[in-house]
Amino acid sequence: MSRKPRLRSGTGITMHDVGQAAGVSAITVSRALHSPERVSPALREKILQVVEQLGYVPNRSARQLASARSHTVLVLIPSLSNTVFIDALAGIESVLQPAGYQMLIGNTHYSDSEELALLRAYLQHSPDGLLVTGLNQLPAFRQIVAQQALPAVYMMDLSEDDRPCVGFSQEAAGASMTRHLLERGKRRIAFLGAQLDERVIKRLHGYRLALQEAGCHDPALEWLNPSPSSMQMGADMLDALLAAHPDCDGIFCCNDDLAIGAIARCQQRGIAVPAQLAIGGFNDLQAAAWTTPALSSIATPRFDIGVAAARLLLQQLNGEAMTSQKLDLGFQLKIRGSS
Amino acid sequence: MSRKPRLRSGTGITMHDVGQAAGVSAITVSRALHSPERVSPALREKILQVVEQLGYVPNRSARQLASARSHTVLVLIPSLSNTVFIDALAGIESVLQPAGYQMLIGNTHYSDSEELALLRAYLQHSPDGLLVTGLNQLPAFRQIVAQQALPAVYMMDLSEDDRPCVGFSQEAAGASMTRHLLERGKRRIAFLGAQLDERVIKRLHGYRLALQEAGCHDPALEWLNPSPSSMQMGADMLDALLAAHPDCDGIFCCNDDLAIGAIARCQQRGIAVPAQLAIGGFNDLQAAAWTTPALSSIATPRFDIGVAAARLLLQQLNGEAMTSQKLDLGFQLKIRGSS
DNA sequence: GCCGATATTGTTAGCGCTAACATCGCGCCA
DNA sequence: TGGCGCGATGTTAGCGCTAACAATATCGGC
Repeated sequence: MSRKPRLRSGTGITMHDVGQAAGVSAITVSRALHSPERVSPALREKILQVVEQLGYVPNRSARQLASARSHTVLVLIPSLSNTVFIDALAGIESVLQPAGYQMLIGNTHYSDSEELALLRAYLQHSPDGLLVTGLNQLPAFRQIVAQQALPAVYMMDLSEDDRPCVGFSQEAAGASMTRHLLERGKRRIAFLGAQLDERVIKRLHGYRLALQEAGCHDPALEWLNPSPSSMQMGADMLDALLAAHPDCDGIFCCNDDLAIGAIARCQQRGIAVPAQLAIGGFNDLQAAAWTTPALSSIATPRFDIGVAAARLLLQQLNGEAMTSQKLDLGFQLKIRGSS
Repeated sequence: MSRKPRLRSGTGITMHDVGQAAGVSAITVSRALHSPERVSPALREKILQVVEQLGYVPNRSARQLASARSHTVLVLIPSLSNTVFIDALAGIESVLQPAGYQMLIGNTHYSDSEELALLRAYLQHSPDGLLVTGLNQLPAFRQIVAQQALPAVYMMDLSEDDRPCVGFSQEAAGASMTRHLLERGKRRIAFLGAQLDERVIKRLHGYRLALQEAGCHDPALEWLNPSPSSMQMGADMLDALLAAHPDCDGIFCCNDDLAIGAIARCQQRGIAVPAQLAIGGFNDLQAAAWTTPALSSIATPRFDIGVAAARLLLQQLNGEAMTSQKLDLGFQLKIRGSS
């Protein structure tokens, strides 16, 4: 029985080694580490000491393989470069970390198919649960989630079916900003949209709704660009919009990036904000408060959404009844100088 | 031999099942999936078809346990909310993903001890390699890395020892911006620093060096605050600085966040930038180009650093000779309206 | 002092996969 | 035609851990 020892990472010290050094069996070490109440206090103490002394590092793969629970949660977000999702991530981390769960972060790059591919790939880690951004996953995605009975919580929006979710009404938020601009006396209000993910589209719906109510909806004022948004794009869209519709007196930008670019361009062109042109953004990023004039925006509870979604997931994982299937965390209209 | 079947996540379909369905042994399935050249084309095709058909998902834990390689890389960054590190992350992802490696992301919150704790925790996943931000890890951290012979690449700075690293000279970059302000005729140049991690301190050293060369270094103009930086802090620090030193004619902010807050406050207070007060930032975030006036900054190759660091690590993992132990990717002074 | 309940520790087997070695069959060359 | 080499596939064993069951030790009550 003389096999070549394999090269392997890790200390090479196993639970068995710890047991021997402490004069007990491996399973007792396992219990001392994971269910301390099942080992006598003196022995537990001794085992922990040996663990420390030998620098023992448990092997998660082996544990996972033997026990079925992975203590791992897969988090899928559309982008790493959008602060919105990073904030949510921070909220999630603040709940999962203390609970002993580790996050696997998947960046879908706003792509349905990549989202599906990531799910497939990360399934190899057999995550115990799933936190997903948005509600519009591909059928194959939903099928896998259903088939594997993967506990999942959906973030950033409110579902109309029975999927557990935490978010706010993107549509209502879009309508809210639009109504605010209407209240400021603006009638020719444009919509600048980029990226055009499901959330942007819902904000657009809210915008339309509010303008239709007020009887001044004009489809020609909807400017949509599926490319990723940027401040440069905001500036460019502003130029194009004003060239085509000089009578435009208000703009609702689907996010703050666009709005910051637009407001800077106004500054450069000497366009009076808000007198001549009122501008509203979305998300209330840090920078929104520091433009000239400061940008009105919709503050969204990203961090809290992350926290609540993670909590909801943990409840499912622990087999507890969920306190609530759907959590509407609302939003807040921040009125500043730009409107 | 009638044991209760265990509850477990995953499809429950194993490599063995796939093998049976395809009329081969499990190991052949394994080879068809991971080293296709060792299986005849026809058979491989058939196996892949069965895999697809059964919806087989390989179990990574089992693979890891049996094979020693985890195909996982641990990435440690100080913060998720700082775009700088997110950009690096994107670069890393763009290399690791296609190479079949998965990233484990650890957020150290700028804390040495948390960094060490994360290393310990993620060691349970037996990562094949390590990508770390900065060079100043705790001794215990270095000891673990050495002891486990963990391949590691350090990012964002240049080491003076033999650790492989990819970055640029923070000190030279700090000096570069300072010299630029000197060239603009400024003599009373302040330094605004927040967070005070190792990189900020090195920029500060560069600033001092440049001012000492020019014979106009005044320690009273160094304003340091260990709290996390923000635009608000930049504005506040500007107020405090000018209250104490009205003769100050230039400011080097250790990052763009501070600079954006400072420049906005100047705008509010009617301070002429750059005539009365020149302002320089660091990192060249997107927003830097959209302040009024636009912010001069040091553009740093974050994405490329991530790419290069990941490549270097892969070379180590594959046992290849590293093309280079130390990679200086430089930086670029972006001169805009604020100076 | 004996019985059973309870607390504590051990034994056995197996999670799903792959390294290492074994085997088989086929083609090629002398 | 025989033997050799090589490519393709199979067999065996075990990675490190834990669920389930087994075996003790301990203790109180009668």
